[in-house]
Amino acid sequence: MNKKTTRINKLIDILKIRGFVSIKELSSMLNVSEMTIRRDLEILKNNDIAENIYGTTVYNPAHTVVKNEDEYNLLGEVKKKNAQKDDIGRFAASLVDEDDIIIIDTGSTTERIAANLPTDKSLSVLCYGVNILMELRRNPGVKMLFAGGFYHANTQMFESPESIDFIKGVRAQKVFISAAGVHRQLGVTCVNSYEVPVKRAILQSSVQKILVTDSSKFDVVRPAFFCELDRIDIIVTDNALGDEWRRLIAEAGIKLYTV
Amino acid sequence: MNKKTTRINKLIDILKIRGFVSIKELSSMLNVSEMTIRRDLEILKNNDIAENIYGTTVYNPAHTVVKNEDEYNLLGEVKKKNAQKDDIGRFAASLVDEDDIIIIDTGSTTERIAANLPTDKSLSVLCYGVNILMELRRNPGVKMLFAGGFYHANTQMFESPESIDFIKGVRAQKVFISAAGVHRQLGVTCVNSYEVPVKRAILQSSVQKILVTDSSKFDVVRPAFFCELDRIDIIVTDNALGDEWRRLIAEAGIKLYTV
DNA sequence: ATTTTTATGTTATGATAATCACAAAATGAT
DNA sequence: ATCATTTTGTGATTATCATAACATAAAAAT
Repeated sequence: MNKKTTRINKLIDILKIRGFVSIKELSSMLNVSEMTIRRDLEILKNNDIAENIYGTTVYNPAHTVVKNEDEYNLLGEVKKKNAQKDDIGRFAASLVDEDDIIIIDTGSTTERIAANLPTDKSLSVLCYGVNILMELRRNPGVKMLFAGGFYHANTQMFESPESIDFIKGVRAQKVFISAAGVHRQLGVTCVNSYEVPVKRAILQSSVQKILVTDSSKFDVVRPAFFCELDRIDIIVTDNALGDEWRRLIAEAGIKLYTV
Repeated sequence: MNKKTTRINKLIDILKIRGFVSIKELSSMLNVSEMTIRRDLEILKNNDIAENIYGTTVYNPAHTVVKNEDEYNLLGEVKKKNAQKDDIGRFAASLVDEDDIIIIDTGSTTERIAANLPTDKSLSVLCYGVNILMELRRNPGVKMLFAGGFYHANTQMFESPESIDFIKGVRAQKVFISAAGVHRQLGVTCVNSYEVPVKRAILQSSVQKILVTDSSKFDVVRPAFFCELDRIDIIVTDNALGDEWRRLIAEAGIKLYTV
């Protein structure tokens, strides 16, 4: 992975959280010259992620570029997949009803759910990811519940045994769960083992289990198994999903939405 | 109605819509000098409605100040107190050592501790306030622990029974605790009863108990009692503290720092 | 291994913004 | 109306930012 990409990713993360940051600060945070930051921001500007006004850089909360497999790739042309994730997120968000209690898992796609949540509805949302929390804070209609613990930088989530207890004490209409792999025999998987108890707890606490993931995750197996496919009620993914999967999903009695 | 109040209300409305505006533009829109706008923004800043970085003013979508009776009324003497709070926060932050594990309570003063924490030291920090979390995330040397739960907008904190368990499982060198009232006979108090179990838990989990509060809170009694004064090891406050309190604190064997 | 391309840092220069002190104007109370 | 207080404006000073041109370093390609 090249240095520039890594830096730009950090830059976006910082902007997402803070909303607006001065170039000077970004420069010292990322240990590069201000000139480099300016050049990076030029790229973000072209991708509609941030706007640079005299003195400060402002993050655009409505941006459609989505993190893909742990990293943004703005230099290549993988923007298509990012648009897909935003579409998936927007659609999933539309499944939410007035006064719903929902749980939002970690991940880049689920982040787009949080960002696209209706602002005119009264909602309760449980989450444990910092990126999700930041998106939710923009939404005045949301009553927030947050499961804390120890911070894991790679997934931007908090987690602890007490958190699991907290989640188990919550009841929700819908859970939006993410996955790094979906396999016919081997079930639904994620990357880190610490995610497993959390994912199992949120599945247990919700009436409707909605899996949100782009089509590239199908047929993929990841190290940490957290549930069988048939526990899922609804899948939201993009329309690049193959026919055999569509049949398989229908046979399993799962409602499928492709966007 | 006051001219100034009207202008500030218009200003907030403009910011709400645009998100970020330059002072120059605001000045011409409202037909007053830039200096006046700057002074108005000083007030908004103290009320967490907007932040002014070199060049532009950014609206804070998560601001907690609510319009009442059709307009904002922000004209207190918040300004003076704010500088004091930052001084207290900066001093308290200087008490932190390399590799310390610290707990930071909610509050505007404790937020200033988080903001002034050294960036060159490796630290672990436990908190449960969103404002504190935002400040900590700027600091790359900080390992974060977060106690979640249900969100309380008035204190910007999360809280739940499972959180208390989580806190009880943590051990720290220092806790920085805030208070809304400190009274000779009636002890240390806060406003909301839900804060009490949290405050008691963080006191229990720390070696050193450091009370940070401005001098206006002394002789004040608030509804929710959480500990006797003599449980405190160190008090950090401003130098407006009266002589009888200095004597009292000394007699109680508490180390006092006034800034 | 050498060339070419790309990425980053440095410097200088002009533009813009922030700050301060003081003056002017508006407001409010007696 | 008069005086005190608050609010606003002005200009000079200082600090910060943007841009471009150039130099250097690192990667990629041949």
